[in-house]
Amino acid sequence: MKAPARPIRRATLHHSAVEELRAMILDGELPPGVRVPEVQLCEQLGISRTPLREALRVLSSEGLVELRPHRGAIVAPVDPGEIGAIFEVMDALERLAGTLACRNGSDAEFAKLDRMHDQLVTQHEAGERAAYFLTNRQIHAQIVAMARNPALEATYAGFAAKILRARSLANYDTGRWQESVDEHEGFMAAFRRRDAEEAGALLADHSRRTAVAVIQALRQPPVQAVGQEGGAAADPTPMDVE
Amino acid sequence: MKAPARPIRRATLHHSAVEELRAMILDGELPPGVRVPEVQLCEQLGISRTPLREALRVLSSEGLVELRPHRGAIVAPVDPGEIGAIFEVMDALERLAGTLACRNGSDAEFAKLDRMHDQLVTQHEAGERAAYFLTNRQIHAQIVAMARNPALEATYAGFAAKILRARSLANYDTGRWQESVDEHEGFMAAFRRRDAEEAGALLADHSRRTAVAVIQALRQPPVQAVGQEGGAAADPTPMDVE
DNA sequence: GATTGTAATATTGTATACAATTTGGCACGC
DNA sequence: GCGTGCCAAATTGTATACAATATTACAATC
Repeated sequence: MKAPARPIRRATLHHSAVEELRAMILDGELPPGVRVPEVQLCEQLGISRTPLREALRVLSSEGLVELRPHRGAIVAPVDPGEIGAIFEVMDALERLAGTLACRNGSDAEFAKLDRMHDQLVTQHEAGERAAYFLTNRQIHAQIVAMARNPALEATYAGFAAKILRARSLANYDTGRWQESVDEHEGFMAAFRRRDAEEAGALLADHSRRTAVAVIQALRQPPVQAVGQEGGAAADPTPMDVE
Repeated sequence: MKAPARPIRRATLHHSAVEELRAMILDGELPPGVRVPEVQLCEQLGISRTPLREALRVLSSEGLVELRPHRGAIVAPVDPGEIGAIFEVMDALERLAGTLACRNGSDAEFAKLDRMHDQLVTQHEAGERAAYFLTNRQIHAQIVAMARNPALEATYAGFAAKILRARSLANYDTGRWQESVDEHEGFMAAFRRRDAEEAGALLADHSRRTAVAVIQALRQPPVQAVGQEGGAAADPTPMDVE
């Protein structure tokens, strides 16, 4: 008699706090570098300091916040050099995911992947960048899920979160959009052939090219929205594609 | 004026507790599946429940303990299937480490690696398994360090810890020892040629073969040391090599 | 005027007290 | 005899109170 896969798991406060804070950090609501006073967050989340502190410890071990003894916690800054390192690992994870997905994915999953890709292309043609971005993430998540490897899935999620945060800071070169779609076409073709090696290689290459674009965008710091309203940017949100 | 790289960082209790508990888990002092009553650990470590609980949350996010709401924490069990998944990722990390080490390692580091390898061979010939095992870990850590990638280093450490724990439970096939040394000779030759691709490939292969041996050893559960003291095992600690 | 030492304040680190939930046992009924 | 429901004990989850440390402002001195 094995334990049920999903024990009901009513949420505890610190668990909810982790998810809430993580979302706030990834959404940019808590930008990198800002101090995170405990009491202020406590009343904001409506909880006491104890569960909040437990949540901060978890986020620290995930690398999203930095704990400085007796000096308070800050949202972890995004270092371009570190992002480069993260992408180097991400490339390897993408390759592994692609290879394993070919080996372990079901036909139904491959069909679903195809549909998602069609949707991606449609959204690209329609210029719906926000929707495209979401679909793109879902596609990569689907590939990772098809790999049937929980360890990979968890590790991938951690890196994807950090990359997502870095992107949200960068003014992304929209010129890469078309290029990125082409790369998607490429590895999708490999997937349809169930060519594990090729799919992995193309996914890794896709990740590497994304890295170059993101890092380049990071070097040109985003227009400080505060204080200079000159250009009337066509798109208010710093958008990025992969 | 940038902040100093190493602000003194006097230890806090929960930080010390994390390291202490992690060591206890990895050393097998806290075997998988055992419950971890908070109060008992508190008096054992001489701290209060608050920092201990913060430490448990961190270890949970590392995957070394499982938190069951209102039911207490247990040391995470070692599931052979999960170990297989972990090794799949580990293979990719080893490959990446080997490739990057070739590209980024200094000549001094390569020389040091050579010396460590000589020591490894000597210890193998002398049959000093414990010393061999330690040197082996140091070699792999050195390779990862030469990759110059903090993200890889952190991720690698996490996986290595879980693998180490799995090994400590398994009766390892000593027949693999010679084979493992041969594989070390192989990737060392590639390192001496600075052949990044080959070194990475051989390291990944080495990891994969280790995985097979470890998983096979896990299937044959270890002799329960308690209750049967028959064989007077030549080596008290379940030894393993890679 | 600048700098250094000191003290006050604010924030974090830790301990303890209280509330909520689970679990085991026991009695009651079927 | 077996199952169900309830109660009690123990353990975890949370909140609050206290202690320790860092930061800031101010003042005294050079």
